[in-house]
Amino acid sequence: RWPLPGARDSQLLGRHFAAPIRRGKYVLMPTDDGQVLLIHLGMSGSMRIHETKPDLARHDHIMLTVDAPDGGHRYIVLNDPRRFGWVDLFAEDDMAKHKLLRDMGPEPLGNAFSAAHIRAVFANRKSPVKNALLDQRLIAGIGNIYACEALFKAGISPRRRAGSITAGRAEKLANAIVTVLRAAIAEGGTSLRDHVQPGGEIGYFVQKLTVYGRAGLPCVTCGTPIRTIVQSGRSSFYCPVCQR
DNA sequence: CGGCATCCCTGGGAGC
DNA sequence: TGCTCCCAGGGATGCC
Repeated sequence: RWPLPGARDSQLLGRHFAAPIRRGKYVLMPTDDGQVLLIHLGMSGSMRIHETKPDLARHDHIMLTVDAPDGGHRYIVLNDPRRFGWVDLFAEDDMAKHKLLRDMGPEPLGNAFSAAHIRAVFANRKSPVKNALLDQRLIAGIGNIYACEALFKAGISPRRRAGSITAGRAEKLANAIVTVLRAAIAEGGTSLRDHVQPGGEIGYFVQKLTVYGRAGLPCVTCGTPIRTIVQSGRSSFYCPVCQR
């Protein structure tokens, strides 16, 4: 998405990667010499790991050739048709102050996430709760699909002001977020188009979506047609009866 | 600071 | 079949 002024492939040549970690929607790959390779897949990006050297295809931007423990090689390819994703390479010591990471909220599947956290960061906020869920500074890692699905599960209208979320609603919302994310991960993600797992498998959570992409179709709970509205430029899908 | 519109980019599907 | 238009999983940026 933007150039890497300081980064050269030679900075990674011969290095070993430690176990990669995920933070929000970022993949972080630390090296044995104190660097971190950061990757964000944007809307259309994917990373695939090939057993044999692949021919580079359209929109393949980066290929990492790595030695594998079995003595062979693996080829990690970053593909991103829309180029909304980005890559950075920086010193591990700078991670805490990294512009893209420093302000990120807690992991919804981590210990710091709770109904109390939701109440604290939503308090006095006038924006719709849907917008607040997409704000990575409040909670990390929730995207448009899972925001819609979690709000449906919690019975909360996406239009409700974030600041009006009571303790009871916060409890339902926290549980819904965790449940939806765990279920989606278990299904390998939501493959609307571009998403694939590293082995190339698609994700099947698309078959379990209750509101996202279902405008006009009956609510799975009450049969009322699912409604769609635009909030800060993103589509929200919800049941006007079940979600208040 | 909060909130909103705009922009980045390609490609698939709908409609004609 | 081919054209145009609209829309899409994200988020930085700039404006009020």
